[in-house]
Amino acid sequence: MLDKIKSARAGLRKSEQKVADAVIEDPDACVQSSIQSLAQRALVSEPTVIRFCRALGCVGFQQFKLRLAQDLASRDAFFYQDVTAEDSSRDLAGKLLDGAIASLVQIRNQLNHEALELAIELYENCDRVELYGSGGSAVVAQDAQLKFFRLGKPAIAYSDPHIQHAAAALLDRSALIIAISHSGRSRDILRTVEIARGMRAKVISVTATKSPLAEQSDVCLSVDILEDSDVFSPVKSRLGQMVVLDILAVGVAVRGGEQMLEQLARARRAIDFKFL
Amino acid sequence: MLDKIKSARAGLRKSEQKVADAVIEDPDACVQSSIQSLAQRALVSEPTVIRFCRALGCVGFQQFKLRLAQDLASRDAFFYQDVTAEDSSRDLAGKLLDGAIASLVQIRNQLNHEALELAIELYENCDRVELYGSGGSAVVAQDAQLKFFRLGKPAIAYSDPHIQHAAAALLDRSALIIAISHSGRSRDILRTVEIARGMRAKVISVTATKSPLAEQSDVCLSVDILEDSDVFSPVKSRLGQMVVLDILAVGVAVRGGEQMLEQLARARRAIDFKFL
DNA sequence: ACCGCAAGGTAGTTATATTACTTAAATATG
DNA sequence: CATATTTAAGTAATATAACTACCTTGCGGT
Repeated sequence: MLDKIKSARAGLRKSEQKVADAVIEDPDACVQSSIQSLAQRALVSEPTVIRFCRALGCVGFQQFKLRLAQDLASRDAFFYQDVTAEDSSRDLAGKLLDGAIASLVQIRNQLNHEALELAIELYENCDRVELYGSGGSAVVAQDAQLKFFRLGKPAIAYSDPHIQHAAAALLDRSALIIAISHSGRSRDILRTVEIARGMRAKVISVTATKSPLAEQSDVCLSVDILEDSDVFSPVKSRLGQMVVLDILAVGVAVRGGEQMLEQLARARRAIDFKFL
Repeated sequence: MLDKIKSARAGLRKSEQKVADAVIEDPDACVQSSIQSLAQRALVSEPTVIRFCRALGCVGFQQFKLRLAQDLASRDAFFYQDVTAEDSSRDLAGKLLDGAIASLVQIRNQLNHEALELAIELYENCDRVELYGSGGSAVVAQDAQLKFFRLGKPAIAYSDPHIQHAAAALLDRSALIIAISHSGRSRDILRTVEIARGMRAKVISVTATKSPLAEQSDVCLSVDILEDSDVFSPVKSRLGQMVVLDILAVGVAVRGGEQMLEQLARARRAIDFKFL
């Protein structure tokens, strides 16, 4: 809804734009106020507010307020809370799940679509894929390998840094590597990427924005999750990384058109019965 | 809010309970209707509706409606949609993320807290943990191993079914196994669990409710995610499994009290700089 | 300069929420 | 057991908010 207002703004009349600005400036206040106070704040008349609502496809001010309220609610429904020693297992489950959900919501709001497009193109122009991740990120790399190797090009994941170095030294310009790291500051992964780039391989990173790793890659799919408070390893960024890689893989598959999707679905069914 | 109404219902007066029932019966209709229509539907007078709102801590009907609307919005903000070949990469990312988020929300709403308590107890009473998962679930098992081996007892994950069989045959009553499977119907995992139970080991399963695997385990942490439409492997249930296992591990840690949490946090920081 | 049309405001109407008051019911008390 | 007292719930009145119809202003075209 808020996005809708922003994109519709240009097509509105002058006074209605004032209303739009007032709403955008403080949407929370807006849902609680009446037509009058909103009109005052926007320095327009009340009917103008109504016309503004109609322009956005609502029958009236009430409906507009309702929709906006729902929009705001879904924006920050799941907020992160620290786990404490006093928590019951019930509290704890709720907090951890809310935190995980919040992190995915954050990714949804921040995902760089241009980068995604570029990443898809890099895959399409490569001959083979290698996935590098260590520690917790090794799990993500392995998961992604399962997806990518079904897309028709060889895909392999390495978790040992030394093997990563060796593998990177054997790459060429037709290779694509996907480097996964939470912080984007691990020495090992940076060295690996350096070697790979030396061999003219393309690099997609799945890591934190503006980290050294992000800087050194052709495309960075950002996963910026604060994990100060995670008791263990950064589960949340791992979830985010997995989903982002899933999006990349599905994005590639969708470029292949309906028949590729169909083929993949069949492959999946075949595996399902046997393995899971 | 809806839960609040349900729990507050008993403490309300008779006619206010009628209102509560009307709201619970059709909350969606409620947010769109006026005081009048709601009063009619509940067969009470309009002031009674207001008194009901006040009893719930709202200043008036409007605020009540707003809060209810926001509650409903956050309930099903992220609904699942099929990916089609016509989707842009932007559409696709949104759909996949919404689906992933929706699946976590579902887990939050359905998580069995008694089972979680029992699972924590099983861990506390065991001497060592083995994690079994094949295919996609191998990734989850490996991820969970990283968490559990920091809790002070040996933890190991096996992904090869034959090795799982062999390992299970070497267990005893002090061992705990965590069996991970999307469907809970894989022959291999069922056979492994059968062997393990024969050796009197305890079994926690992370799988679909009422599946054969769930039936054969001491405790089942349910992860019921429909994945008919996932193009690839079941990412969503994998996310769910990972989060559920994280909850279990953190639950165990929290039982260890403040100092255990502190110790784990320190361990995490030490690893962070080196590995991620 | 005049006409026409669109934008935006004024004033009035209707609907809606809220208050004050009254009646009915239930419980306590002599 | 009848009467007082408190509480619950409805009626009627009022204030307020939302919406409609209409009117004025300003702009672009002939």
